[in-house]
Amino acid sequence: MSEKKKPLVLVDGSSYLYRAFHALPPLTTSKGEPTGAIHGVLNMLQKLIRDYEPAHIAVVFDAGGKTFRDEMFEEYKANRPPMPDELRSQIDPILEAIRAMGLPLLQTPGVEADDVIGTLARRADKENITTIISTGDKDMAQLVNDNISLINTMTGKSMDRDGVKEKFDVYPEQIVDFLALTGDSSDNIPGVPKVGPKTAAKWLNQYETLDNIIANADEITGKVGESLRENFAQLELSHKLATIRCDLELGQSAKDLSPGEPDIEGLRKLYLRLEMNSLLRKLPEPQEEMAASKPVSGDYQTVFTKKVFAAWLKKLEKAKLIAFDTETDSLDYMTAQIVGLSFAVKEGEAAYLPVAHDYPGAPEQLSRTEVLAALKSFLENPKIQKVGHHLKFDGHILANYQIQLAGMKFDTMLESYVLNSTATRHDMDSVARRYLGVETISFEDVAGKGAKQLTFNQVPLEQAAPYAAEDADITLRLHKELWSQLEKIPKLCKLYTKIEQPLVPVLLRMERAGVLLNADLLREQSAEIAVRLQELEQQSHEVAGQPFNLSSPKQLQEILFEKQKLPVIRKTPKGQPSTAEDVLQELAEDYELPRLIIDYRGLAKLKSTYTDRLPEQINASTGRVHTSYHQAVTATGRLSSSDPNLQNIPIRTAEGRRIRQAFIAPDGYRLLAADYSQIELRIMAHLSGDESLLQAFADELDIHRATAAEVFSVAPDEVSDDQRRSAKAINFGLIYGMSAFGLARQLNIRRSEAAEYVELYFDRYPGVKEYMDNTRQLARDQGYVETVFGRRLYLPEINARNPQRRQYAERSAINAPMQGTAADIIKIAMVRVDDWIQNEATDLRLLMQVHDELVLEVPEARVDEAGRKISELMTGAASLTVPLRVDIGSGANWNEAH
DNA sequence: CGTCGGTCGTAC
DNA sequence: GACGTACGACCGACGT
Repeated sequence: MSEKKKPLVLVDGSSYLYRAFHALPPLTTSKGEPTGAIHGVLNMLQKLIRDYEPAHIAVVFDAGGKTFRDEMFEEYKANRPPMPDELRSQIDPILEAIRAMGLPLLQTPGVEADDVIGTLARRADKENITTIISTGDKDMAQLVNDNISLINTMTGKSMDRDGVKEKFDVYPEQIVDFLALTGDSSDNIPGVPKVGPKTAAKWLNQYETLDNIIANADEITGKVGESLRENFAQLELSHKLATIRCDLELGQSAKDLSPGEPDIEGLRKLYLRLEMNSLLRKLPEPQEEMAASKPVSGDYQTVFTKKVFAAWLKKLEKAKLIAFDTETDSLDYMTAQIVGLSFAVKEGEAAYLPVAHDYPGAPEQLSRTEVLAALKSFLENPKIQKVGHHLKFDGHILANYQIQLAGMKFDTMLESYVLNSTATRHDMDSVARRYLGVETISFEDVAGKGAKQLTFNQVPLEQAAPYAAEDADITLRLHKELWSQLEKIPKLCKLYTKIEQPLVPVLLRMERAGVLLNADLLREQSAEIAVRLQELEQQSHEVAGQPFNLSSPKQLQEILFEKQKLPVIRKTPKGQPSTAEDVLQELAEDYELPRLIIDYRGLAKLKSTYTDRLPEQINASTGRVHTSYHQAVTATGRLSSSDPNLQNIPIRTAEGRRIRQAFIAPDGYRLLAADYSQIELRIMAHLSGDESLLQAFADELDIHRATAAEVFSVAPDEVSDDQRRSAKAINFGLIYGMSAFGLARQLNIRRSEAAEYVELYFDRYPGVKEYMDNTRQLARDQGYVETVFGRRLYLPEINARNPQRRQYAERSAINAPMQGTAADIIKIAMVRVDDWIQNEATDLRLLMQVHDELVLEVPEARVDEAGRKISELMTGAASLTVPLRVDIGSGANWNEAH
């Protein structure tokens, strides 16, 4: 929309005030302050601004007090009951919010909001500015013309000239006459008794104007005719009262009514006070970097002597809850060494215990061995409750010194994550800034960055000690704040206590266990791939007629689309011709080079990411690879894995599966893979309650086949491979909140055809359709969606004006409950399986989690027994309205286990 | 020489 | 542009 076309929007605030008050349920704050009308008016305003993006806007309210109409007619609005107190009390907050939103607010004494709006609209009309009047009041129809239209924001209906005719059966310029005839009981405008809208319209269509009707009143027969002739006197007054004045002497014109900058902090305070959480969430987050924050202050001690250490040890043993943190010389949890430990037992009071700072002039410190020996029983005591930030890391570090950290009761990183998984970062500095408004000392502040970054043992104690002690202190303070917030949301509290926190030691054990790799096999594969890559490169250069870098999308674009003039199938978001796989696939039908590039890319990826890299990541002392599982990264509740990422090891192609052959079990063991079958679709069935879908799972049908049979109306055993493939794409698409376009692209069919499939699907599974619609609406209303276990995903952009952002949020709203519930379930399963292993099967080990799959190392002799038990533990992790199913496989390597 | 955005590709 | 969630390799522009 060009700037010129952006309209002037005039809002009849008084009209909405009443309508919102009467239409909405009597909402109140927890203290009982009524807020229904406030909600209504503010939501309506936001919608209006979103929909019309007005260049100019004014919100107009009656000023209160007598108006010229009262002077004219004593009885004006005399029928109207006085304003209820519950409404009156809501006016000031509304006005305050409108001002804080930066919207021009007009209240002119002596006239009504209608007259102000009429005057402004007519002035804009003269300048040929399009005006939209937002009102629920039908009187305003008299203002409509080619430039002026009405919108009822509560019902969403808009009305132009034709709309007025349709609704009243008269044109806008006849509306005043119409109102004069019919009267208005709410304003107590008399009108002509016995004349209603039908009669008024009939006469106006016959005689055009009221004057003409009066002039020809003799022609009108019957009782109504009599009534008309008796009320000529009334009519003049009624006409005047119904006329909106458009000639006020106002200071403003359209051009003066530009929205200003909103006062975000003012709005935040207001919304907070009124407990308007959905509006609160729509406010932009305060810029973390800009947050006016203060440095931390506290009483921190550095411990150098046995005597002081002994005193602290006593303090620790007495305390109810201890915050602690370890400082190390590396982030590689398997090899990192302890440099120091810090503790806090009450806010503002913390100690740093350096044990291995090593730089010229470093003071003498207590011995690491002695300190750890003294702390061992305390750290291993499960009854002594500890809080930390990312305790899994500290657990690893202590495990490097044969200390099994216990009593990991609270983790502020996970508390922050459970409270709001969409906050991008959950590192301590960010969380402290967000929840405490304090600026902590960052690692870079003390250790520097880039090439000259020191390891922590090289950091002088003058800087290291305050940094380290502050970490423990802040952890304690953060926990207090985060926990009080969690306690307000019982479901999240339970999610934290029953799922996330118990998972920490499970992940710790999995990471420490690591996975055995056949490095020789991977190196052989690398060498083999290298040869084939060279061949492909040479062939490509020949076909292209010149050498170029096959790994450079930029050079590829030049060669393919400029030199070779191949057709551009699709463009990247930045407008460049795309060289993505499916594009090349299409080009490969007619040309040779794209095929070579596809093959090259596939092999190059396998080599660089997997066959080259994995052997390098084997830990020298254990001979295994130890991934990191991240518990506070994804928006939906899934885990992620890195260094190396074991959750994206290839499986789809034969070439890729060879890499899985390198994931092996040690002698006497087998790898056992247990994966949930169709877990997300089962969850969709559960959440939607769709009967056909529930039945299909209850009958243990092949779900894609069953879907195909429904959608294509054929018997299940007559479903073709192609139909099953389509159904599978639809099923996956549904989970991802797909559009017909996406499905069309996936299946390489016309969009119209894809749309037909989707429509057919929703016909057959109406419960699913209903669930999707309800979920989107719920997200809009409450600003978040949740999983079966109450995990929340906030979607601040669900009401965004930008359609791309909004649609993205809508797709997340669809996807998150399914993906997130699946994540919850497998986490519960992991805790159950680990519990069983710790208590009854200590010769088994959980090694990997790949979203719907667990991989374990199991003694050869116990594979079958273990498979049955694990299946039972996994299927019993949740009870949904559909059964969960687990497929078990085992073998000498991961590929065989599938 | 390091950082960072863009693009691509792997998994579920 | 258009199907959700991740991690990571590579290129190439940009800043030191």
